[in-house]
Amino acid sequence: MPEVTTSNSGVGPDSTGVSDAGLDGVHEAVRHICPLNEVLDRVSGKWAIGVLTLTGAEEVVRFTEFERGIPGISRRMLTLTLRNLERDGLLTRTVYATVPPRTEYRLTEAAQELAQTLSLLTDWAKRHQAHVQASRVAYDETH
Amino acid sequence: MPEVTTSNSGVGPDSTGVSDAGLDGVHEAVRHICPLNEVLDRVSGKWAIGVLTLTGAEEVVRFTEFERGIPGISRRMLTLTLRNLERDGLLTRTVYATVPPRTEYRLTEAAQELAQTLSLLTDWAKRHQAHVQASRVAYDETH
DNA sequence: CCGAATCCGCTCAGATACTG
DNA sequence: CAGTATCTGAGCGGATTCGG
Repeated sequence: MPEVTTSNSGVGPDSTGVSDAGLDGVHEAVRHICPLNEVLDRVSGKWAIGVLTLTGAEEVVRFTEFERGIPGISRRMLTLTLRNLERDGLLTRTVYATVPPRTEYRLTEAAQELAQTLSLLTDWAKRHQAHVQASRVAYDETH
Repeated sequence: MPEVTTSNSGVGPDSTGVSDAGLDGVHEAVRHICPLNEVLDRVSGKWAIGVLTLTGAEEVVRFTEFERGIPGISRRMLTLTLRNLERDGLLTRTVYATVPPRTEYRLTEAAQELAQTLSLLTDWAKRHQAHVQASRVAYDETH
């Protein structure tokens, strides 16, 4: 299991004594981002969201269906993504020892909730897509 | 501007003729993930969420406050993250030509909405943290 | 105080080839 | 059909140094 090691967040508790006191509000706020990073660590990586979204829409998905449904993904990346999601308890993998073999993936309950939350992010993206686009153009012109 | 180029999503329209027909449902579902990837592309990168969360809690934040508030971040990465967020129209940067200099960052309206949505993800993470943790341990033991 | 510039290691992710 | 294995380039991100 050499790759896609889900990176060790970094914003973890490896703090550097922020005990100057007086910024308790700040410290309190930062503590909230730790679990968030855990989420994004496992949702990041260019393909995980595609897998989650696709599975959320199809209920049960086979390996080949992912390959066709997610344009541009390689066999390797699909496998890696699938394994990580399975490892994190977001996807269940069922192998049928038939000929030819058949493997089915489906979301766990936890992942179904996640998928719904992710859809809210999609909504945000759709609403502000133009704004972001315009901001970039403007920024790139002036810098 | 050589780094943190916000990566070109990859799940873009560079499709490979998925015109087999019959899987319109799938194709329809995948089209929804494109904007989502745009969001995550700019929110990913290990530090962006920390910046957004911190700024959301503090209203207005100075450069040095970020450094102290986000344990482990380097000057370089902070600057890069800040610039990207500014470029995407999520952060405003106000420089006061005083001595010593003073720079203030605050969220745009769009970013404030995003921050709220991200907090929902945090909630999810908190609720399922234990489950994910347990799943990993179990997975690592059997593989 | 707020950065910019350079050097460099590490991981991610693509291409390719092989297996049960 | 559903993977695994190996090689490789590209870019992220850390440490350090210099400037306004």
